[in-house]
Amino acid sequence: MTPDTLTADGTTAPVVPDGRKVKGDKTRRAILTAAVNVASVEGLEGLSIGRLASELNMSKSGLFSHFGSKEELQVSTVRAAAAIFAHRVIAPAVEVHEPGLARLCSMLLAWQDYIERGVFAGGCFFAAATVEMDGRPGPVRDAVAAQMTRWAGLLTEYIQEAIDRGELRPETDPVQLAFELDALGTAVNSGWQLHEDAAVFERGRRALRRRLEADATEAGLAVLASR
Amino acid sequence: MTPDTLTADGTTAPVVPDGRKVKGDKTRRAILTAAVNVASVEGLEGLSIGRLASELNMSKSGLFSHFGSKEELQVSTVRAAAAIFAHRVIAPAVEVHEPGLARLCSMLLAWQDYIERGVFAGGCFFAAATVEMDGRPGPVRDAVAAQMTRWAGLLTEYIQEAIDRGELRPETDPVQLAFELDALGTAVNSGWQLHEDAAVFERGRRALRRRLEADATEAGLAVLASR
DNA sequence: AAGAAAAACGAACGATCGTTCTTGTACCAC
DNA sequence: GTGGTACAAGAACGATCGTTCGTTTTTCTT
Repeated sequence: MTPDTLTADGTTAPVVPDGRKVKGDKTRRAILTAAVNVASVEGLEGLSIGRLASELNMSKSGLFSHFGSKEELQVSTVRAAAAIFAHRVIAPAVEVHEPGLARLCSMLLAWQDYIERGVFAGGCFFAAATVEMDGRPGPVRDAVAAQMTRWAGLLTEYIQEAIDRGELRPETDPVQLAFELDALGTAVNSGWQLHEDAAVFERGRRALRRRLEADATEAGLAVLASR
Repeated sequence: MTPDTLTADGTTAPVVPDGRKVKGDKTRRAILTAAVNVASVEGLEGLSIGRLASELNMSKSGLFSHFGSKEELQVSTVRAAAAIFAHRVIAPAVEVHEPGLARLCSMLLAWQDYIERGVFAGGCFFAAATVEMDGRPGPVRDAVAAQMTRWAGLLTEYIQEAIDRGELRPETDPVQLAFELDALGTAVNSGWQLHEDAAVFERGRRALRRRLEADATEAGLAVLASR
């Protein structure tokens, strides 16, 4: 889609057609990595250019010139966070497991792992960004909403694949199930951030498993049992 | 507990021992009502004293003197929101239904109703406040966390009552079920705020019902069927 | 090595933030 | 009526916000 490649830290690095790196991009990625972390704690609105600059030992104007406006910085931060999420949660499940219930289940557990391991300082970036931006119109909100739609679509797609493979019952409503699975994951993030009680992860895993079992066929139960 | 009485709009009005109203309290309540609405959209941190003052056609310093600090305004706002929530969601369920599954179910539906009817401009105040404040220490976070703990405790308590009455299966884990029910309600709020798709309410109701049915006894199923 | 292009800097802008202090105003007891 | 008391207004503070501008430093090309 875009001519971006995924780098090790999950941020994107634009490349020109012949493959040479665009110069100055290293700084930009360093900024966005820090921005995602700050925003996961302080929020996308609480992310201030001056604070971010001093944290990176650079000047406010130097940082600013990479984006041209705060709004552009925020949108870029959302995209960087999405790349990290894709790298840490989606990619492992896709690489290791074939389509179906195994892939779906693996991705959901990877999501919890990424919350538990504290990939972002303030917990799941999108859980925070969604609630923060959902009330105010503008490009930043649209960027967040687009990512959340993508995520819900991905869940729905994987569920549909599991149905097609006969691992979930054919009368399963994919959108409904995706809604509930997302709800549980988000609640795990909130519970962990608010109470720092690690028991929430076990609760989350139990809830996910029971919810999937409720719609699983015998073939699906076998897949779940093997995990 | 506190010498406060619940007023019509859900905010609290302090009374002195002989019952006379403390003067100037009307202004304070008007401020907090507006503050809760602004904070539900802009967040507790985005709530600015100057903006709030101009919205109420009063001076910044005049408003400020009611609280003495922004932090105190934020904590008071959290308490005011809790009172409104109690008035709109908890009280109706307690008044109409006796303890047990009926009360629990009624409260969960009242919660969805309060989200759907837009009691706060930015959706459920606590869903927003929780995610916003969960990362930063201080009295405001503590106030929010205390309310969320109260809410989780209330859900757990009502579930336990339903177990004791034989409406939910005795092996039901109240904390686990409370976690899942709260997850679904919160997801309804997010879905509504982000996509403005009213279908999320039907999804939420279906998910709540199916989750309760999964742990219900025959007596419990009868209660659920009658609703 | 020289010149062009890009990146970073430092200073300053108007605006708004939370907060303080002083002044004016309404009300209530005496 | 008069004095006291709580409430509200107004001006101003230092700090920080996003942003602009002109200059300097770095980097790449040739």
